[in-house]
Amino acid sequence: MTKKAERTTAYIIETVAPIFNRFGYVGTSMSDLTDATGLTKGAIYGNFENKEALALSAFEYNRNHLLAVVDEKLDVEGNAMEKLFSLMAFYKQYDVFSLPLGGCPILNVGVDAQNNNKLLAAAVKETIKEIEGKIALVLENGAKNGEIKLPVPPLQFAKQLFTMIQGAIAMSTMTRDRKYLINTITYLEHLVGSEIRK
Amino acid sequence: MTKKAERTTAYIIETVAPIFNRFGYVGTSMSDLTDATGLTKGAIYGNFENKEALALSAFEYNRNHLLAVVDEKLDVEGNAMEKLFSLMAFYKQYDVFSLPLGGCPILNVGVDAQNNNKLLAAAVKETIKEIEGKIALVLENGAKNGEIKLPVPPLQFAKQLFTMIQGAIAMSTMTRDRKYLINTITYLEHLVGSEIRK
DNA sequence: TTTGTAAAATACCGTGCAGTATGTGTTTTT
DNA sequence: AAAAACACATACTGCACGGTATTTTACAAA
Repeated sequence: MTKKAERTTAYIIETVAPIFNRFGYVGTSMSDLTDATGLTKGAIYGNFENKEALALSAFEYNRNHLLAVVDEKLDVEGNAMEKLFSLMAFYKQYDVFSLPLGGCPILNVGVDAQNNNKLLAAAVKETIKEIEGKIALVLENGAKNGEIKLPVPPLQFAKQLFTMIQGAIAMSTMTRDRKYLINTITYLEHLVGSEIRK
Repeated sequence: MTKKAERTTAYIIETVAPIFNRFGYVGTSMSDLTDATGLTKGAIYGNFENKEALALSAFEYNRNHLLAVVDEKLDVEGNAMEKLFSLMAFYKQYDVFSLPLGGCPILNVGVDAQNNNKLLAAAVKETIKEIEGKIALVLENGAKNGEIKLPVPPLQFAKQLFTMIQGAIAMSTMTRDRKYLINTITYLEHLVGSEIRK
């Protein structure tokens, strides 16, 4: 059986992750977190050094969740093109996925922490790199197997694809209109299909 | 000669606009603003009802600046395609433009205020609509004059174009890498050139 | 130059903040 | 089951926050 503190630590992270993601690092107060968890400050500060360490753990929790799903979508049976479409299908519904997380962790934390918290900003940067790398790997293998033919290097293609997806996320977040996700990513499907020749 | 208070009001807005944009609504304290302006709280609260009203004025100041430049770029001599390329050339250097503003006001305020300030969030939404409308108007006129032929309605094309531009802004902001702007918008130029047939 | 007014400075609320020292109850170990 | 270690609650710092009442200063009209 896991130790008590470990379970409490996990419970705190799960509970506060969407709050930090929604209201941002400075916008979230310790009392918000005690309210949400039903715990006291003594409990929280017993498990985390300070607010910053807790916020970082919360982001990492969201990030791992997101990366796990991206992995899952890119690991579907099929060729590179099918894997890409699987990922795009996921992002078409990204508003549904990210709602319980309190929004897109990359966008929210990436913008919020930019000028408020260097640790968080660096963690976001790293996460972006990881996702781009995962997409690039699929492209690279697909090219190696002769399934697809790319007009530019795999990583560059991955970066531009992810940039456009992230644009759709940003716009649908700011306007609260999911059509940005649907329309833009539908277009990206068409685009990817035509840019990647066999 | 303008009244003293009017000049002070204008001075305050100019000075605090980049601060609010950089650090966000909750991340900016009144003492940050008194430090930056060299004025006291008495002066600021004599000219603005409260922090929220000041933040809103500050966003509107940045927004007007941005909209003025967008207008300027879309009003260049030439046909619709040349106007679009003029706008895209501007966005390729958007990091340089937005640096003195403290970042992209749409992205920063749009994400920051989403869950912290409804007034600001609504103002961002409105600004997005305006820019999309301006782009759509150029497309519509170009189509009417027979200069271009669109695969989708003007507003939808404008929305998708702006979504991708905003994606490039978001990515270059979060990673602090201007290559996202340059590469993505260079690709958009190619894309627009091929999607819009004559 | 005096006088009335407008604008900014000063000094001060009450509150909520992150963080901590200490107490108490609860697990875990022996 | 007792002892030791641990985990959480309580109660309390000191400080910075947004905002305001009041005083002083700067300006403009006479």
